[in-house]
Amino acid sequence: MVDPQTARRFAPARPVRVYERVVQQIEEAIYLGQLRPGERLPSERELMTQFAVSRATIREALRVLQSAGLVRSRPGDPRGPEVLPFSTTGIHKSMSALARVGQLGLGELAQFRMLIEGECASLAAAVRTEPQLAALENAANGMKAAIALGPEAFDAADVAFRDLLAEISANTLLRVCASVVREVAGDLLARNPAYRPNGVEEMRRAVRRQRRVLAAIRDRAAGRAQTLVRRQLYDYYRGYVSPAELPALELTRGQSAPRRA
Amino acid sequence: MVDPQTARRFAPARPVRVYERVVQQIEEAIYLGQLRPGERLPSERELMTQFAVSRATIREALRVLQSAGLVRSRPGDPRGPEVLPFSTTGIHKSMSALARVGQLGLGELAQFRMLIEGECASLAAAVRTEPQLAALENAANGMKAAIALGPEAFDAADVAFRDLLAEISANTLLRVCASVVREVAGDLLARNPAYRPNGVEEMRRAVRRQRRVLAAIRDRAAGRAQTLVRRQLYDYYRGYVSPAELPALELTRGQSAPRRA
DNA sequence: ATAGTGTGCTGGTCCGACCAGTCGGCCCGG
DNA sequence: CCGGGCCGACTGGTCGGACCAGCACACTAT
Repeated sequence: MVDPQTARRFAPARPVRVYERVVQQIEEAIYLGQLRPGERLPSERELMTQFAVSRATIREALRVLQSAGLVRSRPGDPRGPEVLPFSTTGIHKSMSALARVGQLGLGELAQFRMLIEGECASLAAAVRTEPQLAALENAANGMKAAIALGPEAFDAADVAFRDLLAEISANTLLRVCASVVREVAGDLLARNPAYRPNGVEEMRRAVRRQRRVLAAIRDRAAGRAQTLVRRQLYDYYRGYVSPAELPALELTRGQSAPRRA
Repeated sequence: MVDPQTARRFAPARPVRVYERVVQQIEEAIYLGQLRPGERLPSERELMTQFAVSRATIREALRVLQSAGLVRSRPGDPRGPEVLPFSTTGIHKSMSALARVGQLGLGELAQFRMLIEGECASLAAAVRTEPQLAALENAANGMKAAIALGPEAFDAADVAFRDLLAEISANTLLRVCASVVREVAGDLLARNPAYRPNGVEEMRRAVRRQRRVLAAIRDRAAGRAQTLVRRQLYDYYRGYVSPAELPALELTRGQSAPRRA
């Protein structure tokens, strides 16, 4: 899209807001590790003198940092605003917005989830250690036990299993994406009029399928693990996505698709 | 992690900031389509009377909306703040933050990029139409032509080719992730002391490889397209990632890995 | 030593003011 | 008559000061 001939030689002379400079400086300090999670920023009145700006400006800057999840203010706390540990709420919010604004349908979310979690399983199969395998087995048992506690508890156990899978894959981005897309798809699904929670039989079936995934990971069968995960998700979402989006899901399902050595 | 026995019956009585309510109401209006991109919000002084709060509060709310990329204010514009079309800058910023805070190394970014772009190619091979194929061919020719214009122009042409691939895959999330991770990885790479731009020979090689990808997509050979893309990215990043992260990349490279029918 | 209280600070919200920038209509010159 | 430049009304950006409720800590009284 960028025509190199037209490439600007000069930067746009956009006026820089004062609060933006404040944001930038504090961000920089956090990114550079000069401000570590748990540490405190000076109070607003102190910052006001340090930056030589009014409190309104400081507060606007803090609002931006707060909405980015970098900082938290509590009224009355004499220690000042707290620098927060990094969290994925920012990505989550952005992606939810993408979904809510209607740019994103359940079909695309489901397909993406199949791809991401499939890769998680594939990688996990390749790199898993024995203790990790044991933890997975434990999680699978937890799922079985959770059937009796109802669909909510079962979902939580299912998520725990999948999270473990993502963690074993040893890729932070994969883990974050998996968790985010799962939640966003869940939100969207909950708003779907056709949605109904899992029945006991479906939960039993899900446990059986996760056991097969577990076996594939034990065997270091990356392709099998990937396909199993994809198919399970496909069956889960099949009934909810619009007919127009089904073909793409079937494509990703792995009917005539991925097979690994 | 959630113990259903301990599940709260009551919502936490967290005090709600006034500016948060303002943010929520405006967000809601945008998400519900009552405020479309290009439309204008009332002026700050007008909002102040509508919400019955002070201008400082309105401004803090607008700062939050602005940092989320939903709205833009320009001083002096009598039409008021503008509602923006959705953009991925929010996700991009969040992911950059994840990378900058050091939670994310080049290795993980590269691996993730291999996975994402590999899937793009795989899907593209499956669903591409004739016009899309022609556009891809055009983009490949553009890459060849861009060699003479230097590494920057070549990179732009390369990105154009990859963007096209992502677009053909027909999954918004995939496209967004591809673009974001590409940029973030690029930023990180540019900070790598060992980094140096592509030489002419490397660019020629890249064109040849993209041509092979193109051929695979023409043949609807999803697995081949995926593997080609992965290997190319692997070779690109191989020299820059730390030795500790190399094994994971090799794993994803597809040495003993994905092969499709 | 401990429990209760008080105080000094915090952040949250409001008010009023000034400045620079932008848009749109008005006026003037062609 | 038409077009271009000027001006004013309003915009957002920033400032200063003010008040309130809430929290942490130290001090006090038991």
